[in-house]
Amino acid sequence: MDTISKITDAEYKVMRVVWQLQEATSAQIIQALESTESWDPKTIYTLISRLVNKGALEILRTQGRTHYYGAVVTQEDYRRHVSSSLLERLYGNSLKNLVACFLKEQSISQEEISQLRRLLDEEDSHG
Amino acid sequence: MDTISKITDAEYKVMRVVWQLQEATSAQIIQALESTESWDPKTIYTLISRLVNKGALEILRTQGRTHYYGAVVTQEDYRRHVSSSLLERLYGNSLKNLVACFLKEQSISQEEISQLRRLLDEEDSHG
DNA sequence: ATTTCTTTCCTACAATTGTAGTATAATCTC
DNA sequence: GAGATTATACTACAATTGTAGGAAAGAAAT
Repeated sequence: MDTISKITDAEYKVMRVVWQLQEATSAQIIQALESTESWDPKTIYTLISRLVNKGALEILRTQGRTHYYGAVVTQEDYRRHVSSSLLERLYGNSLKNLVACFLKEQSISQEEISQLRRLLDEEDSHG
Repeated sequence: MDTISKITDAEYKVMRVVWQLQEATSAQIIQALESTESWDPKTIYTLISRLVNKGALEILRTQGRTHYYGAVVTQEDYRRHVSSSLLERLYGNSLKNLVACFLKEQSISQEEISQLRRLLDEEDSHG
């Protein structure tokens, strides 16, 4: 619940790796982040450890001295939580207002607009 | 530019008041926040002062010892910035994915869906 | 004019966050 | 099995953030 709102930006990048791999050792996480972040492995150990303390990750099992970590918080839950609070904070809970904001600034392609319409049409017909 | 990403949660609440009032003295800001936040006036002075330092607010003029503050960053810019970075971070820049997420969890009313469709129809026809 | 109130400016301080160093102890290499 | 490596646990430390206290100086009240 409140675990989610306590995941910081840096920690989120670790979570993303675990979500993708389903379960991961710190070595795997370090390797996965190598290309995108220039973090010292020690930094990543710290982030993992904080995530375990916060209850966002858990140790699934241990082989020798190596832990296998798994996500407690799902990516869906995380997205939902973060998106909802943005919607509330900035748009008075109106998804329409958010979409309108993107439309107005033309940062969205015609293609994307069509896709969105199709999505809503579907939802409307058998939602 | 980067001013925006440095506005914190607490500071945002101050910005909202200034956006609404167009220009405001600290006394007005304090009064406006009285009902929703239980902040010591000193705290609000600090937030205002930090916002001025960050370049998010400016002193428009001074009457006696009282400053009149105005927003440098517009609410539109702020919304756009925050929304865009969420979209990028969580949804690979796909607005469709974000909307899909809200639809899936049913946190959005039928009414809202219809409004959204109308919005997109308009955009499609003469956008 | 003296006291009081208020607005600023500056300082403070604990918690969180990004970023890592140390110590320890378990494994792998030879 | 002794040394090199490495995963973990614990500690560190500066910057940011939430939250406010104190000093100074102008304005308002009497």
